[in-house]
Amino acid sequence: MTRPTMEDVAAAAGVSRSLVSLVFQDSPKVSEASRSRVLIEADRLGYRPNVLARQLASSRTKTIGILLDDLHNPYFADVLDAFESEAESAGYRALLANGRREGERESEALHTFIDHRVDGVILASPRISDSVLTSMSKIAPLVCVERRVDLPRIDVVMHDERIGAQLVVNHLVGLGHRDIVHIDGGTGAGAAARRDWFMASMREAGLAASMRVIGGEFTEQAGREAAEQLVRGALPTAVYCANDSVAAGVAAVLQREGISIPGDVSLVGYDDTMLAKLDLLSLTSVRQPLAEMAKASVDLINRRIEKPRRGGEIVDIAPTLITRRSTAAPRA
Amino acid sequence: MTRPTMEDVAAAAGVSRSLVSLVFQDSPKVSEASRSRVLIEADRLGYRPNVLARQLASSRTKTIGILLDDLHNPYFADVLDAFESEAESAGYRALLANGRREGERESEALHTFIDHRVDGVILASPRISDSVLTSMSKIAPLVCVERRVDLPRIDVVMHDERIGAQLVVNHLVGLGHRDIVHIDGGTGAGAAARRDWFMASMREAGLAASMRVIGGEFTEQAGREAAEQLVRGALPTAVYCANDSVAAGVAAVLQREGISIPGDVSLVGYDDTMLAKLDLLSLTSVRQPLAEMAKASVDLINRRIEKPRRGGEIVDIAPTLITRRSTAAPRA
DNA sequence: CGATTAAATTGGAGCGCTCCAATAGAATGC
DNA sequence: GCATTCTATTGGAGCGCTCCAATTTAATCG
Repeated sequence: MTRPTMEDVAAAAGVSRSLVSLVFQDSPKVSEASRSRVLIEADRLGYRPNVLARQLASSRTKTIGILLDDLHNPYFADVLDAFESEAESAGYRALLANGRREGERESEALHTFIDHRVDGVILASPRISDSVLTSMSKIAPLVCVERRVDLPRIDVVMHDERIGAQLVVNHLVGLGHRDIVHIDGGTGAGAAARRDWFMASMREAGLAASMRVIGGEFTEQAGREAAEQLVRGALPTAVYCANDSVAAGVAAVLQREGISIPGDVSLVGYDDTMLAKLDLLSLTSVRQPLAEMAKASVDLINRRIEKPRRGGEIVDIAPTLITRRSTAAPRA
Repeated sequence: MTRPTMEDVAAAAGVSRSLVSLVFQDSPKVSEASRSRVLIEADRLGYRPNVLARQLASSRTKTIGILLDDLHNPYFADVLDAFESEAESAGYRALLANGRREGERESEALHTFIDHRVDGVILASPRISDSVLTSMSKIAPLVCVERRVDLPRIDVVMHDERIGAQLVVNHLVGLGHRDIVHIDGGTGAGAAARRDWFMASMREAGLAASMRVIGGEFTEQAGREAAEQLVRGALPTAVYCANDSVAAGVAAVLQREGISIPGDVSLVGYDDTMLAKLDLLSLTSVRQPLAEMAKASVDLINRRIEKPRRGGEIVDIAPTLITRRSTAAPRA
């Protein structure tokens, strides 16, 4: 399993190692003749450049690390898609890591990235402590996605929670709903903003009196528990959930109780994950503009590579509402 | 952003670079005094070994590549969990890649791994062509999971489809079902085996006459289409789906038609993904023994590193059935 | 206490590449 | 036709580490 090196290719093509190197860097100052000769020999020998050696010698690795909080959450699969393809089209390779919802593991994964000398790291909804973030930001460009940190050299990309809340409230109010409950994400990342903007939007719509918030978490389980509470008390005409998993939990309980969606209760989720698209649920949900968020993130990394001491920036991007069968006019 | 090297640590601790190297390799032949002095200085300087350089110099990278077919399928999140933690406990770092259900992308990702000189690659349900597989197997140890390839130096880890089918059929027959339909996975990986063993198990149970198979695919959409067909014709008492996504599609249609699960029809899925666990679905499903499959895979890689020219092995591991609320005795 | 062995430490070569200064060769100008 | 400017190519140093043989130091023994 020993593999050919540049030296071997050079020998086969009758040129120097340096020339082979230039060919593989797509240098313009190589004659057509040499280039094709080198490429042919490389192909014949099955040569592929050793990325390790290349990176060691050149210091830029052209690799971005993408750290995801939880690959079990279908939302992160969408996040990954968007960010991976953006990184690729910007000429980077993407390395992935799975934080498994623990700050500790995340910080380990971040170290792995740093050890591999990635050119930058994108952290999706990270739970890492600010202190780790700060110290790492001195070593490599860091972009936090969907977590608003306020640290000197770290850039942040968010979707606009305010617009998300307005879209949901306006949609429901437009359908005629007044009695709307929000099941929140508890202490999870972004939960507070989602809740606060819901309340602000309700107030704006003149519904301050009839708005309700139930404490929850970003899980299906939490959705079920909140729903149990709702069916035992005064049933609202619409439920707006902190994310799609919560909505799935609510739907399960409502179905069991024979309460129809959207006949009796309209249901709204957040993130527009695979769950929302399930025909069984067909859930109206807020979609984050992941493609644009990805573009912004990669862009911020590029700019920080250029200018490492630039202050931290915050980019906000507007989400959209995807309406499906789970919302309709309130029951008579 | 320039970082300290071994040389810097050595200078600070007043020893040679080689000694520092030994310390970071946990070599037993370093005195306690030197070891702690080096570690203290390294810490003070914020030194972390450059993995690139280390790997280049030592040829073994202690890294395994894990190639997943489709991160949108929740099954692969489970696969990832199992394999990642197994790799880690065997002393490997795990690098991930996302094939996005295209053989072309997969083969690119495989190349990326190879370029990074991983010690081995685990391919989960890969779609890569045999020829790419063969040529790559000459460069690095490859293990295919859930795809039965018959190539000279490639090992295969499967779960035992035969047992899976028997578990399902025995469970349903035990509940009293005779009229059982299988919605298959069409041309998807493993679909044929799943179908064939279903038929064999039915025959074994003496139900050859009443068994039915509907052609499908491994998607929710396919499940819906198959279900439409079922509700328009003779409704069976139990439906056994090629995977959980298909079952979700079936459930959506049955619910819309007012057909109760499990009151009117029992439903069984495969893979025991997050979908099966959703309370809304609470689906009886076959769980693959991912932890053991992971262990076997890493083991095969280790053994092939030792003995590269060994013949390809096939390991089969028994699955289990997780029963939930979607199955019950047939309707009267 | 000098010789022998074991333990701890070191310098140097080399992993496969990039990058730069230097050179060779071809083309241009006057 | 010779200096001048490009263009194409090359050798060598060096990226940060590991590994090995060689050396130094400490421990053991007759």
